[in-house]
Amino acid sequence: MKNKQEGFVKEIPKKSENISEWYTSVILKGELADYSPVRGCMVIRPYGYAVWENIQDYLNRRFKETGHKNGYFPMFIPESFLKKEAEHVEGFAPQVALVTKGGGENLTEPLVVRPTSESIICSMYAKWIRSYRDLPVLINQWCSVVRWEKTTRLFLRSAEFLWQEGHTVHRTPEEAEEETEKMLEVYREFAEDFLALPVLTGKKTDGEKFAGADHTYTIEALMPDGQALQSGTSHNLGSHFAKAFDIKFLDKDNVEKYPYQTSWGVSTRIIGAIIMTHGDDRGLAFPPKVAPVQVVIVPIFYGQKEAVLEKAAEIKRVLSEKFRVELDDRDEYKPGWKFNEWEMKGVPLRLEIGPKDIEKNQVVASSRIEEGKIQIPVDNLSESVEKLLDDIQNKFYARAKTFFDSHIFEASSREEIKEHIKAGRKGFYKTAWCGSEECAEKTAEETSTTSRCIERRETAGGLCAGCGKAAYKYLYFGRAY
RNA sequence: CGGGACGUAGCGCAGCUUGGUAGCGCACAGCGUUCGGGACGCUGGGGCCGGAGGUUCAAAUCCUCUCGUCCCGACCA
Repeated sequence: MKNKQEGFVKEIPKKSENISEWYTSVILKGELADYSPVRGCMVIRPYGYAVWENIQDYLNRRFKETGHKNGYFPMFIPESFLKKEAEHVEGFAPQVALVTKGGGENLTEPLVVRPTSESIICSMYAKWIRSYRDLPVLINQWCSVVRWEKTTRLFLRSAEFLWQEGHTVHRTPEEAEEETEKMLEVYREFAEDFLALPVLTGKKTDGEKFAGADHTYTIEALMPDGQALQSGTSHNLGSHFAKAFDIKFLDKDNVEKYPYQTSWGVSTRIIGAIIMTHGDDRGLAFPPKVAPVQVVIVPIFYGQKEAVLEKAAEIKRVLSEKFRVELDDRDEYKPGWKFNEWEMKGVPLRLEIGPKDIEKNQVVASSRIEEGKIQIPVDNLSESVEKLLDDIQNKFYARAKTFFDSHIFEASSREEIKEHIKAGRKGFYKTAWCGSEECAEKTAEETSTTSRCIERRETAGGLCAGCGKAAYKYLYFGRAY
């Protein structure tokens, strides 16, 4: 038998040799997305959109479990709205697209295409909220937003991207903080359990927080080239927006007060993280839970086309009750070709069925993450497949976690960070930190990194890697996408 | 936004230096034989050479501009 390694889909660069080219190539060849005629915008093709739909299904379930409802707010925002919160406009103004004409006439006030929806949502909340009895407000929306990015990359950074943004309003700061942390935890579980992506969780330094937030929590994934990828954020907005948009409520004590808000979001960027983390030289590789196709059945005819197809169709029918299944009955390709094709497309589990298998009442199974094939009986196939997929999901996570853990480097000084970088040790640099914003910024600047997140756990009393004063938290640095 | 590279058939490329009938491989269509890790034979279709100007009897080829993509850096989810 031919060595498995030789049979790769042609024309995919090696991931290990040039991850950027590999990344673009697997997305295009895997038919996840394509470039659009508009600079910086991407077209998400059905196979890629299926990934997003799976993400939506999972997150919608989790959001609803935690009491949220979906709504929808317009994509056009009066320019003046963005300007109401000082930090907010400063953060987003350089990136906005502006509509100045409509119906052939100049608009009296230009409209911003939303880069994020805090401002328009707050303007509505101001209308809806009167009493503490109206709180909390827990609304999420699925939409696209536009940020005029200078350089773009498929999924990771595009001028328009899809996301969800939750916007909540609370009576007390404690409640808002609880919500912010709760949603961060939802995101962490989403990344780790659903997408098999290990992440750091923690708080952003003030320099890195959301424009207009009191503070921001983040999940930070690590890409195979050692670069960090901010993959989801949960912001505690305090009362900044409430004050800017005049959202007030009458509390139990008959005193008018400003409420406390949060917002949190995950975008299609995270699909980029899935691709980079799990893919390999053979192409895409999806963890079963998020895979557009979980099981592909490849029939092997050997002169018994009808009998084999009939059995394969029956197996598909049974498995389709629980799984996303594809039966590749195309005549024009040989099995070997199909194997490579579906591996390139990242399907986690393949079942082969031929005349010999029918005789033995079995199928041959092959996992995307391990070499070798196993035979499994057709009886109770659904249960066997479920176990296999669970096992594959765990192996995806374990593999990613091993990489992740081995790329967190401790550094007790700026020099040590530089030494790590110089020695080619790319990843997260874990430092003890005094808590000073200035100190963090200086470390970032000197080492050409950015601060990624502050671990919530306290240090055991070390010294700050920046200034040498007493440290109280751990701060991670890294290079980011 | 800087620095580099590249736009020729759906994809990957050659042709450009030295201007003169637009090519190769894969893919695609038809027929037949094949099918447990990318099968083969025969026949066939497909291009304003990214776009706009210019030079020339003549431009894929030379010149100018422009648009787009990729890679490497600075900013962002």
